[in-house]
Amino acid sequence: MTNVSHILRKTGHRLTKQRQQILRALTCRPQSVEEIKSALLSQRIAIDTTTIYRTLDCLVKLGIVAKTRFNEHNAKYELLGKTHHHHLVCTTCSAVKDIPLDDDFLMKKVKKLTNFHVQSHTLEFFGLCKHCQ
Amino acid sequence: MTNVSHILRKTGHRLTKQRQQILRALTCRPQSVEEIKSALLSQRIAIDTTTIYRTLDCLVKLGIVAKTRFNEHNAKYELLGKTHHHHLVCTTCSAVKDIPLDDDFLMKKVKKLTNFHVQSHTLEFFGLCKHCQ
DNA sequence: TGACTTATTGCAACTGATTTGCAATAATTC
DNA sequence: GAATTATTGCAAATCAGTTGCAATAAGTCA
Ligand SMILES: [Mn+2]
Ligand SMILES: [Mn+2]
Ligand SMILES: [Zn+2]
Ligand SMILES: [Zn+2]
Repeated sequence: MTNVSHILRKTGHRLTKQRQQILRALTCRPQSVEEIKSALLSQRIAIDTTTIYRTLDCLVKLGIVAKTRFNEHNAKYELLGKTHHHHLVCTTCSAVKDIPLDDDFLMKKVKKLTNFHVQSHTLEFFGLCKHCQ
Repeated sequence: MTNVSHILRKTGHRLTKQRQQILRALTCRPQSVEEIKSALLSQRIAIDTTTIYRTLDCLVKLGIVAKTRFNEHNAKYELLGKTHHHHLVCTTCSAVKDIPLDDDFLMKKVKKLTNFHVQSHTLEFFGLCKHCQ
């Protein structure tokens, strides 16, 4: 957190009340803008949707947050935690579960097979969660 | 192609002129609805956007087409070819390249680690293509 | 072939997600 | 505290995708 505020300052951004609160609302689980907004509202913190979008865009650019689209119409955002991980997305109830997977294997293979310079990747599994199957 | 028309008929769908042409426009490379529409237009085939959406939805449900979202605002659709593969997406020029990768390894690991019933997955690599690095 | 049934099309209107413009506000700098 | 300027909130705009509906055409069957 203090780390994040440092990054913000260093890049000429300001650590506003809103940004602090949005950062606090972020989790390692992907959330939509509306989910973040109502999570904040339930704590009586009202922040405009536009501000949430702009803050998230900013955090994505700084590499603090990841933006992902599971095959839904809206994007989801999650705090980039320490450990790299992937997701299990339930096609029935939309629940998302983190799953750590060692994918060095694949990354090396891509590097060997192509001349593409990989910067990041996403790996999502779609199916039925324990509850829905 | 004849195979596809068979699937359509068998499921109570009709093989319209529009569907045939949309199917012809589909490639193994993911394309947006607008891209499909202008590809058709360049052959003087004018099909309404709504029709393209509805046709693609239908083909996705029948397992003939895959819908994917790279971190863009719009979805992309590609014909499900014979071989399972993944994508290299250039973050500069947006070019998409297919890459075949054996991921049985990962699938088995997920099955072993969780009680999630995996139906499908997407694996996308983002970075710089040969031309853009 | 020709009538019949009903899936599909095209167009217009609509919804939901995200973006943009701008004046008011507040975080940093000095 | 005053000055500078990034950020906010609100309204309006844009963009992707969906829905309703009357007109059309694909498939069926006599
Ligand atoms: Mn996660
Ligand atoms: Mn492909
Ligand atoms: Zn579920
Ligand atoms: Zn490129």
